Amino acid sequence: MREAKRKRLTARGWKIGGATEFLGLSPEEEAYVELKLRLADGLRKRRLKSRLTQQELATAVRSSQSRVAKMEAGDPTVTVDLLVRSLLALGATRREVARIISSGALPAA
Amino acid sequence: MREAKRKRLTARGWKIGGATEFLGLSPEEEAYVELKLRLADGLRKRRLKSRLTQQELATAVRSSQSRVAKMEAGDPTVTVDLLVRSLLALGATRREVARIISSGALPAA
DNA sequence: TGACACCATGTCAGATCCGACATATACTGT
DNA sequence: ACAGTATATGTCGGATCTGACATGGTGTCA
Repeated sequence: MREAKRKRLTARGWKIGGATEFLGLSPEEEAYVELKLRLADGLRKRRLKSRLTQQELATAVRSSQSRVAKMEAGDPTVTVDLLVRSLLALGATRREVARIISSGALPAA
Repeated sequence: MREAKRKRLTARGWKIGGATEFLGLSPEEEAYVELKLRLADGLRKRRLKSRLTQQELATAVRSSQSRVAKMEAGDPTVTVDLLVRSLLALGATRREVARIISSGALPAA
């Protein structure tokens, strides 16, 4: 969208500790970043549970290792779309995706 | 991604009746289309509840009437990303988005 | 130390998506 | 029938995203 730098900072570094506080993010931007980070986290968890490397996951979803790394990092160049598609490709159901999104866990650190 | 035509057919016309059956969609493609249609439906419901026109919603989320129409139709040129951002811009919370995704309602018709 | 496996980060060409516009269709009320 | 309002559909230039590649970093094992 507009500001890439800020989102990069937001996504990385502050995922631990409660997400998005003091950078000037509007409420919906905050919610969007949070949602994305949860998907990112969910993807990594699912991959590790399946004992796959990023390279193997990449092959499975027809992407590349570097993009998988970016997905799991919540990189701003990765969309919710791609995260969702990857989770589904890994066998997650629609409802599992929903659970990942609403999970009350992540920000606690 | 790849096939635009098929998804257009899938998204429209067969949303009533249980979603994606006889077109050759892989399970994850099916799940993706379903998820998208639920978000589309959720967006429309939320707009109508607020008694907004597509034009008004478009202005609110800094888009255009035509794109809002496409969003609500689950058009293949609309990403999950955009649907999610629009819902959040309308004031939906992350959890509401999750509920919309997992809602057991839509396909029954 | 070197070799190896895994993950992170930067870059880029090509693919995809977005907002905007034009236009079409549907439904009112007059 | 006409005007007005709301929604649907097609198209397009420019913006954004994606996969691929190169490269750097870290841990492990001999």
